Amino acid sequence: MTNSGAPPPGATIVQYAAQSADGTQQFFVPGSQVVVQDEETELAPSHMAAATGDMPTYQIRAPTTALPQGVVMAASPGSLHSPQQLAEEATRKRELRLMKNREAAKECRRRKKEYVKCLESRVAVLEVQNKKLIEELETLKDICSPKTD
DNA sequence: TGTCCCAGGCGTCAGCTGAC
DNA sequence: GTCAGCTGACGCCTGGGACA
Repeated sequence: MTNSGAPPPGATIVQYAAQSADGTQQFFVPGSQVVVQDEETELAPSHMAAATGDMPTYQIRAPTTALPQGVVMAASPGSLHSPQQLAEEATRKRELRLMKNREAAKECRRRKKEYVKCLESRVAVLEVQNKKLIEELETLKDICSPKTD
């Protein structure tokens, strides 16, 4: 699987910018990257801004999470001796990995939903903008067309 | 009421990528 | 090379709507 077209891995770098001539909010989504901001997500200036022009770019930082309850830090590998201890350690590591991945998947899905919402908003804005431009074009055509009476 | 279908969410695995 | 994080893909579960 290649990443052509799709948001690149780790591309939680999403960007949007509010900018308007008529007060409408506009979203700027170069390629597949879009910026999302909500109360749960901390946005920080990204070092990748140079790659996307002058628009401010932000990288989503997931809220820092402490280890969930019930998770006990591992003993150092050097302190393990018996095969049973090794097996327990392997099991514990697996549980920890699964738990982290579980949380990562949730966060990933949340960001994806946010991204889709952002795109939908942008579509709505662009549709309105397009409609206005068409109307303006029609008006200008009326003004400029020679009278036929 | 029971059944079917669909959409959405979740957990897990596998592969990729960047950091070290 | 190893490790941790991210994300697409897959399968499963569940709730809700349509239908007989």
